[in-house]
Amino acid sequence: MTDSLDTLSIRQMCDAFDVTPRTLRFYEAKELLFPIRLGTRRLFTRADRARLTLILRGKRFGFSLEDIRQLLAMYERDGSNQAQLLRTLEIAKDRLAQMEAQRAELDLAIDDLKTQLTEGEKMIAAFNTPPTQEGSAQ
Amino acid sequence: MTDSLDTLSIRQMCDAFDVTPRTLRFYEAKELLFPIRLGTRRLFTRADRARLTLILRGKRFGFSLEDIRQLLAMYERDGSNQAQLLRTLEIAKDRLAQMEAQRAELDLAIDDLKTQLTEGEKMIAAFNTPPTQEGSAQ
DNA sequence: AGCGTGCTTTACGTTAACGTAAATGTAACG
DNA sequence: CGTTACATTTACGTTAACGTAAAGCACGCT
Repeated sequence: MTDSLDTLSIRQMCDAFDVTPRTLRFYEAKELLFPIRLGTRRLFTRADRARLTLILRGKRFGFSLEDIRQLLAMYERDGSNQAQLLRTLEIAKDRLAQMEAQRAELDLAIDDLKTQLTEGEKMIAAFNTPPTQEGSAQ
Repeated sequence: MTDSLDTLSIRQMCDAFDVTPRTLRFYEAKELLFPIRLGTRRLFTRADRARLTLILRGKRFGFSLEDIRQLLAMYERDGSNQAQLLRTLEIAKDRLAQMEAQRAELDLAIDDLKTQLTEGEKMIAAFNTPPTQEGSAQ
């Protein structure tokens, strides 16, 4: 029988989510995950998997682990509280604004760098003009 | 007469470039700037100002100070060497590719976050439907 | 002489998210 | 019972770019 009540060992978790054991232990120490302890071993439940999914998603959005911890904690306390949901939406909107600002600055920097590159290639082209004759066609 | 042969004190530099004295000393320690030493005081020359401009520009492009130091060093050694210029262009192109990749991932994350936000607002809307009657129009 | 201002050096502190090494434990296999 | 495989805890190390505190010159003014 599947005596594993739908739990995963640390290695299975690592393979499933492409993270290291150190990362999972770190997240537990930071109170982001709460695996069951079987003796000294960790057993990661479905809830842990759900949390880890949210954690990794949050990281993509640029939230710090501490931010994520607080957001998760809010929902652990009362996932059905509408006020909390609204608060979360606000936080997410703020983060979105930051990401879009970052995108805008990145776009500017990219354009600037492209300009610089063009300048540089002009320099090269100038030096590369072979002094065979005068003008240069072909 | 302007006995300052076109040099700036550390404070004047800070005001001109909006950086702290610590930053300028740090850049000197890292061999990014080479101010003249008048006794123990620093005098920043036109060349230093040019370098600092490049440093700050490089930072916008996401280069590390060490990257910048190497690029500057290349030009200090031989600014007219075409091979060096080509090498620099390669580095810049690589960096541009990285920035564009970063932009792409950022765009994806932004879209995802927007989707999440929409989901969240749906939740709110669902809860907010006042149970006055049955359906709800307007 | 005393004071204020601006500059200096030295050197430890900060932050995030793990990496990595060392020593130990334990369960199952043969 | 010895080995192997996987797990655990503890705790110091890493990286970048400065911040910040402490303590002390050096100059000019009064």
